[in-house]
Amino acid sequence: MIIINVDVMLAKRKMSVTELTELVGLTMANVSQIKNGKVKAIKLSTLEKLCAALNCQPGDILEYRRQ
Amino acid sequence: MIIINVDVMLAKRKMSVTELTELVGLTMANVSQIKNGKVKAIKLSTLEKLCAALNCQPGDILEYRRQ
DNA sequence: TAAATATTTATCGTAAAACAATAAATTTTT
DNA sequence: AAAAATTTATTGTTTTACGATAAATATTTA
Repeated sequence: MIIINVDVMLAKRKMSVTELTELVGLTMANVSQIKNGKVKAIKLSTLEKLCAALNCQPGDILEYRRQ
Repeated sequence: MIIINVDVMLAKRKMSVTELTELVGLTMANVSQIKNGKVKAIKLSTLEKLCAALNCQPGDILEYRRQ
């Protein structure tokens, strides 16, 4: 399974969902769903915005775990 | 921008596109497009299959580069 | 270098899913 | 308890993956 670790990065950056939302320019509902792994796909443009806002790499946000 | 490094992983694993296609169970046309960065989004289920087939992490496949 | 094989590109159609807008529910903070 | 933040839910629109297929191109092999 693929795990989304946006929450981990938010904690590291001491950033709120509201703040992240402003930076990426999506609706808060949307950001919340991504953060909580409620999406089945992700646009690369969105991943790019997340990486830019959180100053990190896709690998910091996405994780693969067997089983 | 987000760069897709499936080609790098294929080289590391000495694996062909045909072989990868069989492992992930998508059409070859599709795998080829992903490999060559011709997609604008990716399903997490597909990313998962790629990671499993290439025995790697999302971070090995996806890379964020500024500008 | 000709043939075979592998890969890429293109087109069309369908299904999946992001995302916006909005509102309500829930949780957290003050 | 009130305010603020976050999550969840609903509906509609738009985007895009992905399949099927075929053609074009590139690569490998005999």
